[in-house]
Amino acid sequence: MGVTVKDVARAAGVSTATVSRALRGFATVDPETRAHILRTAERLDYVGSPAAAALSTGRTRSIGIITPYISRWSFARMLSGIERELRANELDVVLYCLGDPSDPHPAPPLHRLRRRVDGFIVMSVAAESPDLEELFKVEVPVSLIGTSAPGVASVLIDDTAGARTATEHLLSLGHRRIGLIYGRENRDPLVLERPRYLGFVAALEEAGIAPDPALEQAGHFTVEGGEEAMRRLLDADEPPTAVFAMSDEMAFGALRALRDLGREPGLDVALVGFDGHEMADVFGLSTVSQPLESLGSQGARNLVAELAQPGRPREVTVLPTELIVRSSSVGPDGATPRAARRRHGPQDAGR
Amino acid sequence: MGVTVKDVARAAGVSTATVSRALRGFATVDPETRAHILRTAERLDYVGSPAAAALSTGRTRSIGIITPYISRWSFARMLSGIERELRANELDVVLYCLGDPSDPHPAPPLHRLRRRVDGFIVMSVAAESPDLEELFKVEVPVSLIGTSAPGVASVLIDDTAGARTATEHLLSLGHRRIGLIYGRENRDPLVLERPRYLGFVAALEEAGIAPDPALEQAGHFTVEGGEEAMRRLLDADEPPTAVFAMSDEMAFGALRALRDLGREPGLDVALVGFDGHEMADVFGLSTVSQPLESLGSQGARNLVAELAQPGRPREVTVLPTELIVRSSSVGPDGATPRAARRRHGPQDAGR
DNA sequence: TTGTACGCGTTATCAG
DNA sequence: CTGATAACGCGTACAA
Repeated sequence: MGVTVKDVARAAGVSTATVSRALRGFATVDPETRAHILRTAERLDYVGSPAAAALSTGRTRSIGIITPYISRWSFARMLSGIERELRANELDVVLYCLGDPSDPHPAPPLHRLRRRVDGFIVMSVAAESPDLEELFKVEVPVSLIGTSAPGVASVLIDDTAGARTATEHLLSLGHRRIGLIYGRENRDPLVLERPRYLGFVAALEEAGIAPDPALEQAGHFTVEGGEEAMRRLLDADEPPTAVFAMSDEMAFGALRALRDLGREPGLDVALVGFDGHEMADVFGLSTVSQPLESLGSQGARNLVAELAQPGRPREVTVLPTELIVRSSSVGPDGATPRAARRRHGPQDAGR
Repeated sequence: MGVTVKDVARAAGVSTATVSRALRGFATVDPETRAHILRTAERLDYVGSPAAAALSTGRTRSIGIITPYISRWSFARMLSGIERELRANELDVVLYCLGDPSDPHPAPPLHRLRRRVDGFIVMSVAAESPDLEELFKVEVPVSLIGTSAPGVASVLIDDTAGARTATEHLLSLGHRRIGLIYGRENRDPLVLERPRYLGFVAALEEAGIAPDPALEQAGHFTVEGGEEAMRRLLDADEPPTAVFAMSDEMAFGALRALRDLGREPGLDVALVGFDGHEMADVFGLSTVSQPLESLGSQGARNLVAELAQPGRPREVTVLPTELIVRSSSVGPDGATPRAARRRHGPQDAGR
């Protein structure tokens, strides 16, 4: 179909072995010969066949990305970071989208994919998930983002600490009835839900407040879901005076519910989201911001390192989150200045 | 490294050729032998090598996606639609992100990629772009989304009609000074900018209004950019009473500028965006909505069809847009009901 | 219906 | 430093 090493070898008057060596920059090739071969290859417009190379070496120079979502804001941002980093390392990106973990879906054909890629980057999928069952059976480089598992490289944020900080912020404003908008019904929650829930509860209990199931509503990580959750919360006999939403997208929906009901965010009901969505500022939404691109690129770097040096010690990196206080929690004229920020990094993650 | 056809053949007591035929469901295999082979393969946990198959057949069963962005909302949505459709056809997705066309960047190594995939889906990149130069030199199946080129399958919306409809809507509300927030400086604009601009100007001129360069500001397709553009517009000697923004993300920024300046959207300044962003409703933003997932999946289907039947007539599909009127253009108590909608599909695209 | 044997384009080994 | 040659794992004429 195309021009092959053989053609280049013939045209350059050398063997295919030498062509291969020259093209891959081996030091054991006479500089003059190499130059000649390079020119010949260029002239013939030679392009190597990745399939043949893969068959011969066993390496594909591409990486599989396993993710539950592509278009959710936070996932798209992480994907972007991953793609940039892998491309910089001349690795191709093979995308595999699982779909919502709570929805019924066929298990991903990881055995098939496994032969297509040199390693996997897995985003926010619990290591114990049946989706990944096959993955850990085989010997294959894996880098985790947003989760961790024993003996596997991973990069994540301290979800528990982030949620705790958000809740403590609401408590410090004097709120005692604090509602929660979480994601999915409990069946098979996204991996980030549990730690965020634990942080929320821990902050409450430290303040001597018992968690109240009536104040917890599912928002399905969508704008609409968040809106409905907020309506249900406000419909209660004793509605909360403050709400923590596990994602900014749900918090946006909650804001809409507040607006439609004529309540002023930060005055009538305080609200804090999670993610650091680029539009949170537009809404004046307080949020726990996380470094999404960095999560992606660091996760990619972990895999690249593992590929270069298999069996090296696996790193677990915890990236810092940051509470950004805006008018949705302190009101337009809140005593806390708009720019008030409290950092929450790995250094005090254990608090 | 792994178990191969040879192993299966030996274990099943047949030849590798028969194994290959059985595994791929050829009719010319005795049902009993096939069942036996399938069981043996299952038992040995056999997985075919895509590299070997690709080398042998010349087909890779994967598709390259060329896109300027991953995490911009509209692109992420289209990507999602593409991925779902390709996966349903058992094609793998290889993602290649170009980066902003206006920023300096190296040309994509399409010659290299070309051997990795069976075809390309190109999103919102002008066919004349130097980035694609190599692509059209080679004989390779291509499906375009958001652009079109002679003799190439493509799916897009009528950007001109969409922009015209938005502008006509503002004109019909009585506005005469209408501002524009476009994307990038003119050097190497995104492919969608030109037709949207033409639609904007056409509507103005039909109403007897000459376009005023002072009323056109770049917003770089970001929230921040949109905010700054709106500030510049309002700083003018004769500020516009209405503004059309080429993307919802820029419109959100514009809304923030209005809020910060104490102007009421829809009352003081009317605003219409473009995309149908999921958060437009939260903001009460009027917008020209486009079916992003459908653009993606239809683009994927076009490529699949081309792969199945090379040289078949290439389709150009124009999907409808829809003007959704909200309070940002008619005010909170606008005469136009909130749900007012006007469709703008292929049928009246020429209007 | 099944088996034999060759080709796909590289890389790696080993001898020169 | 270079060349011949054997893998790599699968698909497929062709023969049986």
